Amino acid sequence: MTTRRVNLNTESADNYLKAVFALGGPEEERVSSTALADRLGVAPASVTNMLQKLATSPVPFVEYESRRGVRLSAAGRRRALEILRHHRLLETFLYEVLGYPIEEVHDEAERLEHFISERFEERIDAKLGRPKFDPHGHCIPALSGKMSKQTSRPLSDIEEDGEFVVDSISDQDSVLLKRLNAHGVTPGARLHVLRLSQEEFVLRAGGRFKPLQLPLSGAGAVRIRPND
Amino acid sequence: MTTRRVNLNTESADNYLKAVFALGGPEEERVSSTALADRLGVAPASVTNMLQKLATSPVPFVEYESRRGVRLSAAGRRRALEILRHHRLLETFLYEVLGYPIEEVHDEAERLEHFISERFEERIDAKLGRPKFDPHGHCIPALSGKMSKQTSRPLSDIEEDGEFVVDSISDQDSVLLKRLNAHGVTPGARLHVLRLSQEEFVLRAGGRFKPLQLPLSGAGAVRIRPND
DNA sequence: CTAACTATTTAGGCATACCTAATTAAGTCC
DNA sequence: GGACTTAATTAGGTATGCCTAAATAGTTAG
Repeated sequence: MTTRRVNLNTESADNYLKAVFALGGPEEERVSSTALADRLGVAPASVTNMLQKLATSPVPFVEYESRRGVRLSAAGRRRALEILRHHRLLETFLYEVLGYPIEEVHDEAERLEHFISERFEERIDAKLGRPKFDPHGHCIPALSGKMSKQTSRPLSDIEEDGEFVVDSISDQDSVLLKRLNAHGVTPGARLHVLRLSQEEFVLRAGGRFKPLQLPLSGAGAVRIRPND
Repeated sequence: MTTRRVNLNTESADNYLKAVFALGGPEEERVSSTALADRLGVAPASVTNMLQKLATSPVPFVEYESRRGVRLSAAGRRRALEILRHHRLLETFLYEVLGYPIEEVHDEAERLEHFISERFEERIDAKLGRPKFDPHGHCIPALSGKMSKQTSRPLSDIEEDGEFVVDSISDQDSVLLKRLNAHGVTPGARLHVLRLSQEEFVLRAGGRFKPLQLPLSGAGAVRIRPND
């Protein structure tokens, strides 16, 4: 009985690999099925199923031990970074070249990232002047797959008031993103941070912007680095 | 027994509608299952199956009588033109903005046309200055779905030698397209046409281009109009 | 140490969009 | 007008990627 050869160059497989990459964090820790199911909006059983395929393909995309979570193999990591590169180049392109509002780039890039060719990738990269960061401040993986380490930390970690520089902003919540943008909270902006309470922050991005009160959940979406 | 509600906003359905539109011609004649199967590269049985779905959906996309062929309904025509608009705007965009070689725009556009949003469509249209023609000389349908009639005729129809202007070139065969391009056979170019024989043509696009000998099949890909 | 809880996997289904093989309808040829 | 031929349809099957429900493993609590 030969195992049937399955095609894993699919949008769906891409999304699983992206999710494992995102949830594994910089340490590439093992990720649980439930966490993946949550993030992908599918049933846990569907996750198990896909992980088994990804793990047993001729070139495995994940290392997977039953009930012990998954992490990416070298091939899986390569693929995840390629898609991430597509995503971030597309976001930059939509923002810079097509004048998209910042809060709309994510969804469009999320769809298109699976379908653009290498030529398309190369052409927009060239057109944009080989950018290193997308409009949310996230680093764009190089073609080689190399990606620089993050030295920033989440705003939600800040205990003491102070001045910081906005490093990056999550693109997951477009409503929040729009609000942050309207208050001048954009990558590179200088930020006065007041920790009102355990649950509440106040941000000020300078004279021309109104201060913004932000709950802890929102503060998790903003990453900052020291002022100088 | 209620008929199951099926979702027909799929890439596959799009492709069937496009094919019916293309094969139906300007007169929107009925198209046979076999012709569709050929063009789409699927088995005739698959065509029958999809046509039945397209015909019986709450808003039908085709008029279909068993064994008598199909044509588009108003809704189907609208959809086909929308996709065609996407396709041709994308081709123009890839060519003008991203500097694609002419023979590569088709395949990329063919993939992306199904996934771009209305915003994307609007932004590239604006960026390009609301173009009326794509780089192959094909007219881009307006947002309203209106499309001007073709007054050109295929080069293969020409019996007598003469001077003509290139109207448009089919984007179906990229190898041919590249060759035509290399010999200066591009939309708007002035063309000396010699009919060597029933099967062979010779084209000359002016001093700086070498003459090109073309078989009847290749001549079918070029549409021309009178010189002045 | 066993009961209970929770995470995960297995088993069995469904929809989409294909396929092949078998059947039926329609058109043509004496 | 019956026999052929060809086009088109029906019937039944496959792979993908999802689902729910049931079973199982691992973990925690008394």
